[in-house]
Amino acid sequence: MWFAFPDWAYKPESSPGSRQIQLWHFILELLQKEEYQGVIAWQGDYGEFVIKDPDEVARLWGIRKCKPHMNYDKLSRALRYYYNKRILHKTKGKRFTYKFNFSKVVLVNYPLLDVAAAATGSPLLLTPGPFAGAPGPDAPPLTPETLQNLFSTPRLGEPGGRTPLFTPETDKLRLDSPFPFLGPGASGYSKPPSLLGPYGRAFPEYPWNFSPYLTGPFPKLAPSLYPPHFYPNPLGSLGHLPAAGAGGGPTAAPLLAATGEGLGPERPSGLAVAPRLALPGAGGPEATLAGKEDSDSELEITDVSGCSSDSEGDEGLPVPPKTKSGKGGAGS
DNA sequence: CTCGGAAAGC
DNA sequence: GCTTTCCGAG
Repeated sequence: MWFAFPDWAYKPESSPGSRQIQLWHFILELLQKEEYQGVIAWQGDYGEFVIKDPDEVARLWGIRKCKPHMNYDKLSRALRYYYNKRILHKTKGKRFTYKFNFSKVVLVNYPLLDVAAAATGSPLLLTPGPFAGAPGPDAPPLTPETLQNLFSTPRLGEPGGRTPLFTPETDKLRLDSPFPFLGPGASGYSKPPSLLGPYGRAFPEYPWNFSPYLTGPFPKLAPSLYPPHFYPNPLGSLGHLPAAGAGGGPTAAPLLAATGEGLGPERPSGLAVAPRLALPGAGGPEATLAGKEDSDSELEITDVSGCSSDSEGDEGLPVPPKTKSGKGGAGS
């Protein structure tokens, strides 16, 4: 059970070439596990997370990368490199707080969406394209609602007062993060077997357990994201999307539009996205989803065995889930 | 703390 | 290409 990103969002490899785990994947992993809530956790807006214990996160990262001298200073530098990549953002004013950009994450992780759509003839393609015609109010390419509807996430009740629907200071930012996760969501997402047939074959090389969400909403999402005619060869071109600053070329920006960020100067404005996101508390009771067999693949974050025997005097204690409760904020 | 340039490593 | 390391500036 994750609180935010659905399983598939934490994809295996992001770029061809570098197979090593990337920092943001790692962060996502940590965020995914409740054991680390004392160290890092979702907080605030969609995709926003706070590093409660920078030293610990750095240590864990260091373990993962076999970099005993890792520290928050260095880790944060790496994080800062994500700003330009649009993967991450800094939440200014809040210490140790950053925000993920879901659209980027999905795009980076699922370039094959396209293939699936194309291969199957995309029977579900409903939207001709945001550019072809005016996006009718009833057929938006991709709105927060759509996403939220597509990827429902069970379990949200966070006792400690959780995610406010909006923050006073950044209320305008609401639009920029259409995170499907956290959505109270359509409770009925079990998995339409009928859809499995045609698409099942599309992902033969995915060893990781595929979540049910994909089978259903998946094909639906694909066409709106990037219609086949936009990307004849999706695999190659999806690496860097228009988001990065495409000067030319028709950009498939439905997703981006939905995520209208305060960063991009280029925004198709063709789509007016309704800023309403159903949040915990706002959307409603949803359904705790009956599925409880969410045995996720285990991530041995504490696995240091792969590192070289050399330990530069830094022994470590891989055991992260420390029952620390006293550490509130690093006072400074 | 946070931001990025620069250089080096993988 | 993605960090890691070092570091001066705000």
